[in-house]
Amino acid sequence: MDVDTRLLRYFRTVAEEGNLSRAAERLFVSQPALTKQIRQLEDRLGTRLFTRSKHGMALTGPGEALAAAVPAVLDAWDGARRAVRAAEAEASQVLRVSFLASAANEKTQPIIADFRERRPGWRVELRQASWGDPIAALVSGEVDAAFLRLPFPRQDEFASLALLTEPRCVAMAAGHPLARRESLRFADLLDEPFVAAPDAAGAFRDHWVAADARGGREVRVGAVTEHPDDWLTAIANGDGIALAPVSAARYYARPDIAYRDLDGVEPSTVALVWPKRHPLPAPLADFIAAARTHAD
Amino acid sequence: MDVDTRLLRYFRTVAEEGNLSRAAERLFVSQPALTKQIRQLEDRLGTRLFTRSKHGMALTGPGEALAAAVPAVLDAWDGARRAVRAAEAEASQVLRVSFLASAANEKTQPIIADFRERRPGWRVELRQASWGDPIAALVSGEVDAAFLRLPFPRQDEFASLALLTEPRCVAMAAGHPLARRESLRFADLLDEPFVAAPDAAGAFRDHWVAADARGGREVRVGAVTEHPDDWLTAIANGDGIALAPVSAARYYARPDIAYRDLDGVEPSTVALVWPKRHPLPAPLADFIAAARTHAD
DNA sequence: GACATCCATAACCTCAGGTTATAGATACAG
DNA sequence: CTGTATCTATAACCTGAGGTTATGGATGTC
Repeated sequence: MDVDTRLLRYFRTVAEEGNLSRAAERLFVSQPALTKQIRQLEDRLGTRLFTRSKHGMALTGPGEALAAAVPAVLDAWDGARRAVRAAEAEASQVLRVSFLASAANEKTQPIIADFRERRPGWRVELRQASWGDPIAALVSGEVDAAFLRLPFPRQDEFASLALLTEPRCVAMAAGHPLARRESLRFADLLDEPFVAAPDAAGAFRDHWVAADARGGREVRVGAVTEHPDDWLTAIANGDGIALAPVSAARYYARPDIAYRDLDGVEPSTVALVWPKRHPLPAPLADFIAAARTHAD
Repeated sequence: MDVDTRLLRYFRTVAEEGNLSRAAERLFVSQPALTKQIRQLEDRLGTRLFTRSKHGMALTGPGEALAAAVPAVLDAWDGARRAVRAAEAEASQVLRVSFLASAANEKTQPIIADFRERRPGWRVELRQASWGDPIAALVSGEVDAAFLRLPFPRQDEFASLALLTEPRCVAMAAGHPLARRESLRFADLLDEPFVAAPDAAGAFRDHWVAADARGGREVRVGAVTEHPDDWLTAIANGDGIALAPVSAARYYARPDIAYRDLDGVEPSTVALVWPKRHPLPAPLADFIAAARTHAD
C-alpha cells in the first residue's frame, strides 16, 4: 500500500487536535475533506485509527501505533529532500537565501562577498520571502537560510544569528498631519490606523504594530498587506501608518512617504536564520561563519 | 512539499533500471505515465534527478542523493504499517494467515489449535492467497504469515519453516487415456499439454510444470489459471494435465478428475512463511513455535 | 426543549494519474 | 548513408481522486 505524506500530516494533525473541525482549520481544508481522507486511510490500512464521539476523535491502539511511527516517515522524507537540496547546491554551487524587505541592509553584500571568498566558484541566490509566511521556504527546504527580522513565526524551531539592530521609526503618507513633526512618541500613534501583516503572522505582526506597547489596547487596522510593494502603496495612500526600521528611509525612499523618528518602541533586529540541524551542510556553515564576522 | 510513496517507488525503479521503458514494465504502468511522474517529481523538488539520453536515464548528483535516501522513507512507512498491524492484531486478538490450495493439509488445524492453547482468546483468520502473486498479502502486511508451497516468488526475502513434504502425482480428466494406468512416469507426460500458473509466477510455475525434469524442453501449456477452482475446471475439461501434491486427491476429489501416482518428479514441500524481521511480534512467534512442534 | 458542536454523507467540480497514439532524437547495422 | 530499433517526450483523452458547499444525524449542555 502506498501513502501520500499529505495524508500522514492530516492524520498527525487530527491525532494532535483530537477534533476534525479544528484539525481541518489548521490544515486549511474543509472538515468533510478531512473526514473523507481519514476514513480512506483507515480503509486502506484495514483498521480503525480513531473512535468517534461528540467529544471528537480519540486514537485507538492501532492509531497510537501509527501516531508513534508517522514522525519517522515524515522525518525520513524531510531528510531525503534536504539531501537532494544539499547535493543540488553542491552541483550548482548556489546557496539559496530568502529575505524580507531590505534583508540585512548594508551588511548583506559584505556577507555574500565574504562567503564567496570562503567558497570560490559559489554564489548566493537571494529570494524574496512571503510576509504572510516568512519561513515557508525554509520549512519546505527551498532555501538554505533566510535574513529575517525578529520575531518570526515558529522562531524556536530555527537557529538564528543576530546581525544588526536598528531603531524603528514610523512611516506615513507625506501629506499626513503628523508628517510635519520631526520626531514622535509611540503614545502619539495609539489611535492611528495601521498597515499590518495578516493575523496568521502571529508574533511577527504583533511586533510590527508594537502590541506590547499598547497597554492592552487593540490596534486599529487600516489595511492588511503581504508584500513590501503593497505595504508601501497602502502607506502612501494614507490607508494607515506603519512601524518600520530606520533603514526603510534609505531602502524605500519615496516622495509620497515620510519617515519620522520614533520613541517608545523596541528596536528591530535582523538575523540570519537557518534550520536547527546537525550537521549543517558545509556551504551553509561557511555562510553562517561569514555572517558572524559581520554581525554587530 | 508532500510526496506519495508510489512516486518514490517509481523513482527507485527507474534509478535501478536506468531505463524508463523497462521500469514502466516492472511497475505495470505505461512509459508515458512514468516519464510524466518522474518529471513531476523533478519539478517539485526543483532539480534534475536524471540525465536523459538514448541509452536511458542516468542519475545526477541530487538523483543519487535521493536514491540513497528513499529506502529510509519507504522502510519507515513499511515499519509504520507493521506497527499498525501488530497493534491491531493485539487489539482484535486475530492472527491473519494466507494460504494456497489445501494450506498445510491435515496439519493446519492442529497448528491452529496449538496456537490457541498458547494464546487463549486469540484466533487465526485464514485467507486465500492469489496464485499469481502468492506473497502479495505478506508483502503488503495484510497478513502475518502464509502457508505456501516451495518454491514461491522472492523466496529468499522471507523466512520459512518446512512443515511437510509429500510426493507429487498427476491430475487429469477422468476420461483421459492415461487415466487407465495406476501409475505413470514423468517421461510419459513430456508431450502432454499442462494447466499452468501465469508466467509472472516464475520459479513457482516452473516447479509445477517440473521444468527441471524436462531436459530443456519447453512445456506445452494447455491453459493458464490463477485460482484452484479454475485449475480444477481446466483439468476436468481436458484442457491439460497438472502436477499436484498427492493430498489433492483427498482435498480436491471430483468424479471428473483422476489422480495418478507419478515417478520422476521432486516432491512438494509446504512451509509456513513469514517476513524476515526482528523482533517478530510475540503472537506470530507463538504461531511459528506451534507450527514447529507439528513439522515433519 | 433549543441550540451548539461534533462527525458523516451527498452532490458537485476541477484536476491528477493513467491510457493510446505519435513525435523527435539517436545509435547501430547492413 | 539509410533504414530500423529503441529511447524519452508530448498530445489528446478518460476516469477517479481530492477538494468544495450544503446538509444531516447524534449528542451534550444550558
